[in-house]
Amino acid sequence: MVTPGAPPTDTIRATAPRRAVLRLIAAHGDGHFTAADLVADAGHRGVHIGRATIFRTLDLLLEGGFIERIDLPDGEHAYVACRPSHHHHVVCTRCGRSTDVDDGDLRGVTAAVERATGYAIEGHRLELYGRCSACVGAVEA
Amino acid sequence: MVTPGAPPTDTIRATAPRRAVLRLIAAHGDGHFTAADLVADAGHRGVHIGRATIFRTLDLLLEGGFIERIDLPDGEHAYVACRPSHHHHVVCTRCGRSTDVDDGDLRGVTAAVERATGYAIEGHRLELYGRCSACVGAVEA
DNA sequence: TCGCGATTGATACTGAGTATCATTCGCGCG
DNA sequence: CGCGCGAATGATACTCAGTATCAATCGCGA
Repeated sequence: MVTPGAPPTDTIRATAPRRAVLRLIAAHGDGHFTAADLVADAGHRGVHIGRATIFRTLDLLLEGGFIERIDLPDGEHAYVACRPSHHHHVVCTRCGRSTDVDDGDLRGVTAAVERATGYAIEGHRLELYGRCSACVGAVEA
Repeated sequence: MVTPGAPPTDTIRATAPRRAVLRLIAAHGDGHFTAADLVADAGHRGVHIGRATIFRTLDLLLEGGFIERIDLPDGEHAYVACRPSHHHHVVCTRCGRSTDVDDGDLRGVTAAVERATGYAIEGHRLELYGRCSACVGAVEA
């Protein structure tokens, strides 16, 4: 899952392409986006960035915790910009906006599961889907 | 995400290839498997089934709730046989075994999130990763 | 300013999943 | 029990995400 091109990276440079990717990501605000979205965005804006570079930058940001990969209900892989600490996402099924939320009571849930199954839970992934406050009353197109 | 070949399906037939796929899935026991795994299994067993048929059968079972798609930590898509009701999975990071668990206190977590974010939660996806009772003490190879 | 090593992007490739379509098969009906 | 029709199959081709390669380029510290 690691895009090559920067094996035993020692220093990380601030390059123009990387800044461009950051800008593209910022343009998505709270919404989620896929690698393909960024490639398309770059095209539409006339910004010339190689596909590989976009993937590499994404990996870099992922590693640094500046973005996180989320799995949409249909199995698609998307990303959202977020703070670099453990948390989860609520993503709006209508507008795509996503908001960070923290573990909350999840600890209790995993504890119950450990007790019930005998597994030693080491990690988890929680994705919540729903309508954000702005889309709650909206009727589908 | 819907594999074609059976558009406005009226009746579902019990065919030999489908039974073969079921058998392949059963062979995985509690473990998870990918579509590619099944294709490979079929090959190894000398069972001749078309790739497309495997994907189609998988979709069918998915639709019927007999298997469920799970997302491994690395983003891979896998499937596990399971009962057709709402629940989640704990998957062992060592042996791949997976066990069904129910929502438990998750309801409380989502309620808290709704209160905190203003989202109307409609669905969720929860994947738990850890060591199953048999693998808890094991040292990695 | 110089040089080294990180970074880039063009290109090619892999592997998952989907589309197409002529052929075959399951199965309910007469 | 044999027919016929529509479901199902599988070979093939294709799309699309993500990865590998590598020569050329650029950032940045000395």
